[in-house]
Amino acid sequence: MQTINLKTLASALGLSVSTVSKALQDSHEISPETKQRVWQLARELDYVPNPHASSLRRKRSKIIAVVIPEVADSFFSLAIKGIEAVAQQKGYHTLIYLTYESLTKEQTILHDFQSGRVDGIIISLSGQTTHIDHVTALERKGIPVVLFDRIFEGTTLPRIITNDRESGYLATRHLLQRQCRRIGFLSVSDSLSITKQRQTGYIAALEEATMPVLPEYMLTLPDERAEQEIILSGLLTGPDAPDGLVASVEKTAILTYQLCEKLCIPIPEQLKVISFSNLETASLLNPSLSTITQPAFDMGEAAASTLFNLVEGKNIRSMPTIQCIPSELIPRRSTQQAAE
Amino acid sequence: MQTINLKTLASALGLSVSTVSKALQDSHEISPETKQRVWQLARELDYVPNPHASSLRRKRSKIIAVVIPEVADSFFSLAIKGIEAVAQQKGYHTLIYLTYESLTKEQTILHDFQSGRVDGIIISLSGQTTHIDHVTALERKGIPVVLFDRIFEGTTLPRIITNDRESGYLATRHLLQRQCRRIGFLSVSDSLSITKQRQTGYIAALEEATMPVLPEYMLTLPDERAEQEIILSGLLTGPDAPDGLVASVEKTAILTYQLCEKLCIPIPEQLKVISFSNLETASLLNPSLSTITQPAFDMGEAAASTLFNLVEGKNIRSMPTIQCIPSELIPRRSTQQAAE
DNA sequence: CTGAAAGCGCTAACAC
DNA sequence: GTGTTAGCGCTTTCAG
Repeated sequence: MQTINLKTLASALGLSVSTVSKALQDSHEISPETKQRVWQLARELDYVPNPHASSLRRKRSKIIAVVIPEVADSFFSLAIKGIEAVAQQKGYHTLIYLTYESLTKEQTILHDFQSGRVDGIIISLSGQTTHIDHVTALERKGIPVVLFDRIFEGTTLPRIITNDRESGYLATRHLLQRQCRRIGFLSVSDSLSITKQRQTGYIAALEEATMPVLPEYMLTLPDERAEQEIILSGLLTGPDAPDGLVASVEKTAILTYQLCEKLCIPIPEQLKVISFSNLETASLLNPSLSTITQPAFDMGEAAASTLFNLVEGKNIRSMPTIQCIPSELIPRRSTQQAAE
Repeated sequence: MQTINLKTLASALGLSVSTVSKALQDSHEISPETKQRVWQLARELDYVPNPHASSLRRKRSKIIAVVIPEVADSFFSLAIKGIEAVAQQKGYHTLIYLTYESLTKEQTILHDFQSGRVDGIIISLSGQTTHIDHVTALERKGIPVVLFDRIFEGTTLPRIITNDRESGYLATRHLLQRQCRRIGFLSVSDSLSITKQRQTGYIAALEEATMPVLPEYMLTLPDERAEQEIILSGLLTGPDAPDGLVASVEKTAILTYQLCEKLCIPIPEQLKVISFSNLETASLLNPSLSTITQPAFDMGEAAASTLFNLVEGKNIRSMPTIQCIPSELIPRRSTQQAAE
């Protein structure tokens, strides 16, 4: 079974390859009749153009890359969905890459994109990433990059974020209003933009309430599950254990729930918890989890739309370099006060 | 800034393009000295080969496609992770496509693969898919396809599954042992292989216990959220409301929890629930959810490994055409009996 | 309106 | 060991 290409069509129709190519692209320089003939035969023979040849020639692949630290996380799953929806609708293909929070992996992956493999990149930085030379290198080569969620602060690259600082502030104030007096802050990497922003908001709220900001209440959990447990258990069972926690990442909230169950620390009576999270099951947890729900799908959509505008060279000037889509604070039982 | 390619390297070194090409591939016909020179300059100039050119020429792209109905689901997220892990390690790239349970989308997506865009495909079928002509068409063109989780029964294509029938049986027996006498079965599509298998197991368990198998207890929920609620509420509040439910898909369990809360149906006292699910938060739900936990990551890995063997033409004969990785039943509070 | 020709960057015979 | 050559399948000038 011989593969059918432009040449096959051309000779079958007694036309030249270039005419067929133009006809298939609905070029204005081809007569309506010819176009009809070409289209018909293409359909009959089920012609599917070879994208590698096209990419090579055009220097455009109609492929984008999505680089994220993790996929088994409700935020990133939803974001992918948003990205893929736009991509599919625009006729683009989506390559996906996981960094597992490793800067080295991130660099290796991005380096490959120097090759012209993709037309543009959407990336959420790894927890280890403290500089973005590997990202700007692509920009310098003319390959558009959009940062989303976990961005880099000192750059002019287009960024899609949510109101992290404000949300951190609101979450903390939410706990303060519910009489928490020793509020902790959990994160997984202190170099992450989202961690810094959320923590800044957390600190602002404490200071506004003239509460002390204690370093021992701000925990950055390591990668290792076993170590995480030790460190967080230490905080929760210590002499001055917190009575409130802001979990800046979903998985730290899950860990807290698991440990509280094991350690018999009742939520919300002894410890109130609020988390940045997109868990569909937040309202079904025991107790239901108060969340800062991020607009994950929308952020994915926005990132993709922005990228395609860049790729297709739409008037870039008119596009905001940074787009902020607000999160929503949803109070639930995990931060409820005992009825008086 | 001019893009650097084989020609650049060749002329800079006073070698021919083909020599440089061979050197970079560590061909045995090139002298060690030349290889050294080539590698060194390639590193200095940061040469990155153009994958489109290579794919065109070799008729091999080092890209695979993953086609799934949904990504915001713990099973598929984990499976992707397993697939991507193997792909990255093998030096392959992973395109991702979502069908949103639509057969038409699935067909469109697969049709494009006739082009040679990818070297192989891993697919979990949409809920609407009742024939796989679009899949076998690829096989006939020599493009390897591996089915996983939601497979098609009448085919010899390689398949990665879990023990669905047995798990359905065990889940149902689990409920029977906990004194449920009116056990319902929830699904999202009755043409899905996993639905059929799990339901077969469910029926087998009922028959073994000489219990009636009632069609009104076997619910296939539509796509629309609002309709889902009406139908499931109808069952839960009906005259002969079930006292046990087997949720064959994670999202039906979540819906059940949400409705039970709204309708004030206590779990497990009035209704016991067990679900096929990979929810990380299953143990934290209120009440904690008994699950049939599928080996999602392992299935992803197995699918990818199998595909790469096929792609790389390893002795296909020796590979099992169907691999079954067992699930695990984890009893939790949602199926607990009241203490006597 | 159609066709001839060149070439995207790389690989693989096949010479030398 | 190294170079020459001929494409992979497509797009795009440029002639006619």
